[in-house]
Amino acid sequence: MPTILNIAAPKDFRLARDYCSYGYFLLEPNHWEPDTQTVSRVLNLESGPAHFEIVQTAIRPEPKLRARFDRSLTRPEQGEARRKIGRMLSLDVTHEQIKAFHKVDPRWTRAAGGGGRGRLSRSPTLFEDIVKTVTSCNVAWPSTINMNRRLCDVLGARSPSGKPAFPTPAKLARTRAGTLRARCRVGYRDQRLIDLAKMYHKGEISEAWLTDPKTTDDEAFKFLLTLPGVGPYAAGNIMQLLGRFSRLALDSESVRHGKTVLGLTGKDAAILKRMTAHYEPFGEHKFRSYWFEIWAWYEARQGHATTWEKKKTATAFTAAKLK
DNA sequence: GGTAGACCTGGACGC
DNA sequence: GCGTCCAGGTCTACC
Repeated sequence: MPTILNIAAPKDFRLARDYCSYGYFLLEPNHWEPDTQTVSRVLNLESGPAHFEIVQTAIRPEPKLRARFDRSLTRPEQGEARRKIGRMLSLDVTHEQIKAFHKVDPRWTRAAGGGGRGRLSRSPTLFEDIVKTVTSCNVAWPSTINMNRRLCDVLGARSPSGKPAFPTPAKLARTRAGTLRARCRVGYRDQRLIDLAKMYHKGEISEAWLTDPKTTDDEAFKFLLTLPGVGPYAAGNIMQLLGRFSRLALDSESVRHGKTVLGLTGKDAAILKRMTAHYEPFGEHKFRSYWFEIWAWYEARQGHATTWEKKKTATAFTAAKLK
């Protein structure tokens, strides 16, 4: 009998607002159904992949979520699924932590969905977040969508209902570079992705160490810069996906934001330097402040993120359309 | 330490 | 429809 998990969430959690909060929610194998407000995807679990759909069943007195799987999960798998869904939805981020952010930046206290903005969605595993970040570097958004779709289609194991998972580190580690390039269209990233997968598979990338409060932000950032395919932008982005928001992830989109929203002028390098100074007052929350400004700008042009359809964003979020 | 050029893909543009 | 140009972040070689 298919497993159903009931999952408690922090009291300010709203599935639609908090899941549709970062671009990766539009990348395979993630899926958001605007009409039914349902999150779905395949999880890699101990005995193999399982597809699930998750909805919010209650807001008060306490938010509740219900996840329905396409197969029966063992008891250990149920724990694993809870952990991975918790990571995806940032359920470990408490109401108190969100309030601390709003104290520094009150603009997001009353965002759509009630309770205010603060959580950013991410992947069930750090490995998937790193790969998604590397596939977002040096390409336009449609290419990132395609690379992730092909990685799942070509290398992802299938759930009982036939849907593909994200490739596991083990699978990606033993894939040939030529296959990645020809069938997944990852270009020159082929060997870098394989090297990342090997490192992760061997335990050389430790999420426990990277998220340990005893590890400083500087130490974590410095380590991330040593990873293949990871430079200053990618490292900054992976930092926020680890729950460390004290760094910005500056790229060409940041320059666009600096010009169009903050009204900065001058050469790109100068704009980025001024942006770094601009967000400094937000301290350990600066990525959140920066990101929600960008997200609000997207929503002002494209409608609320909860209404976005995956296919349409491939054409709506090209550089030309965002000018 | 700073910088130029290569890397690869796909959208935009001109014909 | 086809060919060409260009944007995008990281890496390496070089000064």
